[in-house]
Amino acid sequence: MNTENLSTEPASGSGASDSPAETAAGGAPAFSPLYQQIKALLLQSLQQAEWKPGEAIPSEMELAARYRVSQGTVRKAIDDLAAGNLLVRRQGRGTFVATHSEQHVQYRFLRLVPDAHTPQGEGPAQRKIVECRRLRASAEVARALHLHTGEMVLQARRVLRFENVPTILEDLWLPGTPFKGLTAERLSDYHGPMYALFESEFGVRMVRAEEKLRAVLPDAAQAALLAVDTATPLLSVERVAYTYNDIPMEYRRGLYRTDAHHYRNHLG
Amino acid sequence: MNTENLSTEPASGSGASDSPAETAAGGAPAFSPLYQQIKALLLQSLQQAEWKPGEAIPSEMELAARYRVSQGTVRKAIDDLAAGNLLVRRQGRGTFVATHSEQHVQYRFLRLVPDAHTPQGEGPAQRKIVECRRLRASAEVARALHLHTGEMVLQARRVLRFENVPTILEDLWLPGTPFKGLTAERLSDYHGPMYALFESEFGVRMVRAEEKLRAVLPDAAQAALLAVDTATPLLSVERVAYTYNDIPMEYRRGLYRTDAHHYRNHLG
DNA sequence: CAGTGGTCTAGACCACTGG
DNA sequence: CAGTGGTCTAGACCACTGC
Repeated sequence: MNTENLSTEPASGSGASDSPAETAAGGAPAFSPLYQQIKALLLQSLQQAEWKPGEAIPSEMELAARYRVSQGTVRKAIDDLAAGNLLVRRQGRGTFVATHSEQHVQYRFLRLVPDAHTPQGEGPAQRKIVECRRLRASAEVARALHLHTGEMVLQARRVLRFENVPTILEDLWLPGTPFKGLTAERLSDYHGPMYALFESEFGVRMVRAEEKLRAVLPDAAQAALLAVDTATPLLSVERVAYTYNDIPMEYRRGLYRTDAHHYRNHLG
Repeated sequence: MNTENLSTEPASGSGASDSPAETAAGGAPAFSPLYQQIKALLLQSLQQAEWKPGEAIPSEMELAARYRVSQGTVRKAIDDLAAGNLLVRRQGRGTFVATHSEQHVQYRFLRLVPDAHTPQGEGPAQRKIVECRRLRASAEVARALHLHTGEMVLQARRVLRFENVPTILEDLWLPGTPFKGLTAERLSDYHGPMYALFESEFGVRMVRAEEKLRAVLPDAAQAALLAVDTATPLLSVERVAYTYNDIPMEYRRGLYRTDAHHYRNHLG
């Protein structure tokens, strides 16, 4: 095959020679398979919103032609992205950009489930924004979001009720710049997952998240919002959510009541 | 190619016709790709300990010859199993049966990590078996282990200390039959992950697990063993661990102190 | 029926490991 | 250097979807 031009730009006079993809330093050769390069190009297109969440990307044959590689190579690149939940393959229909809306699983990142799995699961959550304002990032928030202390962030607090029982209290912080224009009303009025709103209104797609769990006791205000006393142990869930390229876009601190729900996790 | 004999048994007079792999009922055709069948055969060999944990399985070419398929098909089957952490591929060396011993990550299923990631992580845990006896399964334990109430199970309780601080209190139940001969001494004397002991001594390899997390308060006995008071919130981790073919082989209830550690989880 | 992803093959070549 | 897994290709055919 050819190790030539794979960038979106016209070929930069190849002909020269040398093995593919050297690191800048005189270090190891750092061999990079073709399909990884294709994967990076696809990632770039996703990031630049060439294809938007929910839309179909070009067929494997088209992509193979565009990048001048075989279908199998494109296929492997797409397999990788599909494994990471960035793309969704649907036989006979095409390959689609994953989205937080229109997914029959409402909350993709929420692991809290009712203890006794009621027949049809559980009714939808009732959400209520308790607070929403712009302020300057504390050191802790700045660290989580890779900002500088004092940069503008948007903070919101909300309560989620299941079967009319307040179950989750969440404080969340968003970087001010990408979420310019987000208001309490917009958050309150939107029906559907919050991440779907971020996707459609701000072009910010959450791809993965890291959570840190602890058992804690609530302070008086938190206890009141969850209708428990301050001696009730709660599950503290600290989350940083990332977009493409590991850029943090949300810091969230949740308090979960676990008297009728539990956090489900799978170890593989 | 041929859709003939792939079982370990001689071919059952083929010749007839019809599309491959019908469900017993007159339902859907239930098409099963070749690589899935190969995967099932490999799984069977793993289950029957034809290749033991840590050992290499035959090369892709050998397996392709054995099953009369192309290398690519074997490859895809192995890819699947490697994705599920049942096999480990090592370029240039071979493909190995995954194991809980000799893995530089000591506890593969333990998600508790120190808050401030100390430079070299953390020293090894000190383990102490507090209790170990055989008894009849309660309804709860029986349900978790797919046994009948009253069947013999082995119960153990242990405390794990990190940097000499008691941090984890675990109660665990094992089905009596597969773990015949397991004693408190054996558990106490063994150095290394408990699942490695199960593997080498009883041929029971834990493949995956489901956990349910809650925030709880300890009773007096639990609090004493963890050196906290009964008002200290603790993370309750209920785990069922499975061998091949989704057979439950361990039920475990852990209480984690989260004052200096947290449970780390990744959402993808 | 055309178009998409999914499977399977055969063969070439590359990168890595160990003796 | 031989053997292993890893990449890449080209082509055939299959299963599924929608029109």
